[in-house]
Amino acid sequence: MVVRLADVAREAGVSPATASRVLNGSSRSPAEAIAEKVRGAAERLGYFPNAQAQALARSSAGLVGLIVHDIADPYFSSIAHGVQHGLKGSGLRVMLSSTDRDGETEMEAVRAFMSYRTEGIVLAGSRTVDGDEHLAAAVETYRKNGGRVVMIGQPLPGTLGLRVDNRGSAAELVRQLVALGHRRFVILSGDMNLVTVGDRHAGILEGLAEAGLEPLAVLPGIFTRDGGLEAMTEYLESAKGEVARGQVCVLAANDVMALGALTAVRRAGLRVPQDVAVAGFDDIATLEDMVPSVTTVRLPLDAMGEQAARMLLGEEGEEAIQVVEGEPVLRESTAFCL
Amino acid sequence: MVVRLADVAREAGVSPATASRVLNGSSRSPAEAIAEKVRGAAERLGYFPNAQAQALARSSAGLVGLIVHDIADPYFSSIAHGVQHGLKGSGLRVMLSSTDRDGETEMEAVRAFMSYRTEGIVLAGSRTVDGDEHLAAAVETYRKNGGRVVMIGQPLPGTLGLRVDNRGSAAELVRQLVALGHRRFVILSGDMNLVTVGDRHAGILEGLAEAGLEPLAVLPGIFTRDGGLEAMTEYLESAKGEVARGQVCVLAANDVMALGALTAVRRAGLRVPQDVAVAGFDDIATLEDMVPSVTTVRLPLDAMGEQAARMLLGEEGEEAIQVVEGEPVLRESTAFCL
DNA sequence: CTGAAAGCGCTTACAG
DNA sequence: CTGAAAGCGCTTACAG
Repeated sequence: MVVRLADVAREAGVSPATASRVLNGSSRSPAEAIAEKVRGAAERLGYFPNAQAQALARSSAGLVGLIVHDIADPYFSSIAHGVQHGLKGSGLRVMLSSTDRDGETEMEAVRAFMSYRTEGIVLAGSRTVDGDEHLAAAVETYRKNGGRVVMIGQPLPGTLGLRVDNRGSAAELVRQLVALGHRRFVILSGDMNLVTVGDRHAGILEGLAEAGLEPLAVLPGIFTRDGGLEAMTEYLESAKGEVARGQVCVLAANDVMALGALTAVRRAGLRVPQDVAVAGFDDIATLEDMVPSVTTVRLPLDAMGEQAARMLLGEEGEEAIQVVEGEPVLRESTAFCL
Repeated sequence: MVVRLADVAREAGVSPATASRVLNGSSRSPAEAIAEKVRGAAERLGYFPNAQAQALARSSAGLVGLIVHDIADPYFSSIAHGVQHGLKGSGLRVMLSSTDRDGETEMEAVRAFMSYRTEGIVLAGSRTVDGDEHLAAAVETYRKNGGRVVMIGQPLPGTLGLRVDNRGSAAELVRQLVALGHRRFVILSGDMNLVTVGDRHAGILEGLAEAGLEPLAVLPGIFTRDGGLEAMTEYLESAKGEVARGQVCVLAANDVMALGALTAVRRAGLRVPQDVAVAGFDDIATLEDMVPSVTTVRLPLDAMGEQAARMLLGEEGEEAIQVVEGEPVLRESTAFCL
């Protein structure tokens, strides 16, 4: 029912080998007269090469895998956009897996990408403090079978990737906020099992320590908008006195948590930034349209995705790991108010 | 170098056929004793089935294609998340193409998905008024070759899909705003070549006409945040008198344009909603954290993606086309002020 | 229940 | 330059 190369060859009166060379081969191209006949036949019959058969014959599938924690999260969708863009023109197609932060699903994705003989995998999203041995093993197997792995966040040993300097960037953010006059900080942490969260946390503490400060409170939370909302709501309930004593500056583990926190502050009838200042991390797209605009640490997410793609293609020189520095962007949400 | 089924069979002392039946086959399972040996051998050797070879032999690749205009746009990333979720457990993997709204890239994606023998394609994003013949032809070819096509937005004839009632929903939004007291509307349109934009526009006009109203102005623009920002900035420049005369209500073609418009209004030193009220369309995630919160028409994006996936799997009954009604959500940004 | 063999649709040395 | 043939790694009727 589907048109095969053999059909095209017969229609054009040539061998399958010749048809293959005209249509999909690269180097030795047959005589133009014949080539024309083949192309005509392919066109007439509506021929589409079977990529699976090609992959099998060439032992190369023309596929790359992309694994993200949550494609609906602007952090990851920006990276995905960059990856897609960086792959443009390479002839490679992307297989996507959005894992909802489930380790088992992530492993399944690696296994599937292994089965599909993808040329490489871009793996975006924080590693966990404890449970990565299985992933590391799967990645290792994948690499041994010739696949390239590019990780965004914290590259595992032996892989290529972009290491985000979460700790240093967080410390720098704190330095700038301290320079502004802030002294009373509250840390709104995400799941401390995520390395990213731990690093940002450590950086904040480091920045505070440099100024001889300690946080007023450390709020655990989930790494989502709702997580930020809940943790902040709870804090504002239980620490009314603290907040009444003067402006507090909340440092959220990422932007979506910061957005949740902002809403919590407002629902509590408090003002941003006069009563509670808020800063996030990542610089997701909608942040600049917020009122007040929200302080954050800018990560060039789209460019990071694009660079990851280039690393996968082997276009990035010899550096196996590149470090990405976040850039603090101070906006209205952390204006210092006496 | 890579372990093949034949290697596993030899190691286990059985035929490849038997190994295949144990590892990947479904119905006739060999004796447990043998099965165990095969599984053990596979484990020891680190066997991963070659999905391409399986696809070729089974003539079924276990793949579905997902085409979106821009994966970084929250509208599409939410849909993508839903699709991914809806496919969970089906054993199908998704190939992603984010086309940046380029018709040629979209076509390429359809062709590639045809070559990869995907079982079906989910195609999200507005059709254009004129230039869809090529896409329609490609989709038709794909369908003739046995592929299922599910479209989100405006399904093409013969395809499955979700038709968003942009016109009806926009009209309903206007009715509710008129009921609130608004009379002075400005339409912030996107690219009128997009069917979605045209439909929303028509719905707005319809709603206005019912109240005997006409828009003060119709602003063309690009279907992005920056498009909204620019168009609105320009309008506020050129129509100072109009705005000074009393509250104006801006109806944007989608939420990201509305966000851009909001920022333009503020940069012009005007207040939302007192001077300029703003409404969007879609209800993307960050909208509810805005201050003031932003009026919009809610589309259940995640659920739509999930439903599209189910339609692709054939789990959705006989309705080829389902209509999605948007639900107006009135929030602070369109409070009526005398 | 198990295996030998053909076949899935291409590509690519190898001859001619 | 062109073609016959083997091979890519599986699956699956068909025999036994």
